[in-house]
Amino acid sequence: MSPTHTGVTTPAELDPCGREDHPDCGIRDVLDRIGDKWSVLVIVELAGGPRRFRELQRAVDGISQRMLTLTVRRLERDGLVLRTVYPTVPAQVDYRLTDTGAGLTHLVKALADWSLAHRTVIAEARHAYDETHPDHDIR
Amino acid sequence: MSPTHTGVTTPAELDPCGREDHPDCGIRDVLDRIGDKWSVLVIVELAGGPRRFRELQRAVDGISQRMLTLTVRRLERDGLVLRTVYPTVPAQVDYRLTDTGAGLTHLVKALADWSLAHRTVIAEARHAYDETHPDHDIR
DNA sequence: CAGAATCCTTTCTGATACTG
DNA sequence: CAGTATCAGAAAGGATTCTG
Repeated sequence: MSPTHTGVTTPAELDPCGREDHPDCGIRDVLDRIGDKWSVLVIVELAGGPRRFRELQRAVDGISQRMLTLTVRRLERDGLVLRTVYPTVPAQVDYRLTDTGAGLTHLVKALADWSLAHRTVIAEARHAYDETHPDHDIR
Repeated sequence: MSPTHTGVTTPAELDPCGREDHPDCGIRDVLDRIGDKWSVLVIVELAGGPRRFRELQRAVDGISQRMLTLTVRRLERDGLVLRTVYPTVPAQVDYRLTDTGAGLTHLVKALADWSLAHRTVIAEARHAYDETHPDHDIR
């Protein structure tokens, strides 16, 4: 067949958007939304129920106040999270997933499942690569 | 990506993900892998079959040579993509998904499906938000 | 063709200080 | 409590030049 052919089965002919000119397919939309450093972690936390700002910050380990604000604002803007302000003193705010946002948790779960299922094989691949390419620095 | 190295010396408060209601542990792994600007687009393109370097660059609109190199190297390192060098002159290289990488396309498809299914409702949410918060600049 | 190496600009993040 | 406003460092990405 070919010179250096290895045992890899031919990848399935699946086109995410069903189109031949394979545009963005809208995938970038989702990834721009959940692909950042914190969004998914916030969503996961909110999947456990409504949370207040400080609760979220304590739950999502390592997030700064600024990034939590930004993250939660974007999610709100996209209609994935509902922000409710109670006119108390001091102010009290809670965040919860909208139905749309809750639907996203299924995708997140799928990602987690895949990740866990392939964690070791990927780790091994990395290790093998790093051994084969000692000088090469990818990270 | 994230400087977070999972697995090594796990602090007690960080659950190394054995539980069902705390699925975020492995998610970052996947997102660090496909959450960047180009990886998914490359994967989608490779889902259509093996591609050479230039083919990929032409197919993935807007990607620079540098980023294509980096992207494809990382995918190779993670064992998602197989890189084959043919000893011709000039050099000829092709990339194809490994079985692991091909499995990822299912996730990508799920992402695309979800994205397309919620594209309008999210767009409307954004629009509504921008109208309600004219002064606010999120993105 | 398929990169590697540089340089430079943009974007992202975290730390800090301040407010209703 | 729940933010806003700045600012500086880090990281990502792009453009260009140069090989085997």
